[in-house]
Amino acid sequence: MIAKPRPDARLAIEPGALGLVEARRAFYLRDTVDIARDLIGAYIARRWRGRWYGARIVETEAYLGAGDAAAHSFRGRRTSRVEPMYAEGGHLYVFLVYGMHHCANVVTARAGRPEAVLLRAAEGPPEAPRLLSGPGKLGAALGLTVADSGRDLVGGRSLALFARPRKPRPRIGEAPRIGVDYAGEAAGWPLRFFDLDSPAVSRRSSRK
DNA sequence: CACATGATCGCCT
DNA sequence: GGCGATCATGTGG
Repeated sequence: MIAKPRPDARLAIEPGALGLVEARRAFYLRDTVDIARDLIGAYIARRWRGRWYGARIVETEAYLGAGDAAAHSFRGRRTSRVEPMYAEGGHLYVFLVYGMHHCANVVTARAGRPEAVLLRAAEGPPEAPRLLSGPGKLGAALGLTVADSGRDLVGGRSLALFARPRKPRPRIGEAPRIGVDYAGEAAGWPLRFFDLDSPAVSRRSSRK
């Protein structure tokens, strides 16, 4: 029995009431590292049975395509699983790790350039502040699965990403990515970004 | 076809 | 700091 991709009811939001504005295509067609930073404070959301469910992103990681040994698209690897990474920026790429965790990525750059930003953590509701404090937990809480991989975040009716409000501007820390020790030199690249003031980051982060 | 291995997490010591 | 859960995917025979 597979769990239904149902979002956690406590994540119900009303984008309009919050003054959130959906990110447009151009947002995703910029430098991937810039996007990874700009996603801190942005909202990832999906609609389920007529209502929106979403959360404020507080931790991301950039994956830089064919030249990045930590990326699934390293050396241009192109299989059915990774295919969404080759889509135009603004699509979603979801993969399964350790047989149980669905991890959501925002695809960036023009079509053919397999870069993406992994959504590592988002803020949970007051009664469960760490509900989305990790990529696997984020996917579970929003009910995102590999069935959503390849879907477009732009102009859709049931999946969306809302740009970070102008203020408050988050204080952003950076550090090497997690779980990519096998990637040689790339393992040390500072491509992980997080909100220094959020209690929901997935791990104790070195300050900066 | 067979097998090794994760872009993880929570619990254990 | 270590480990088990649990399986799709990629690779090689």
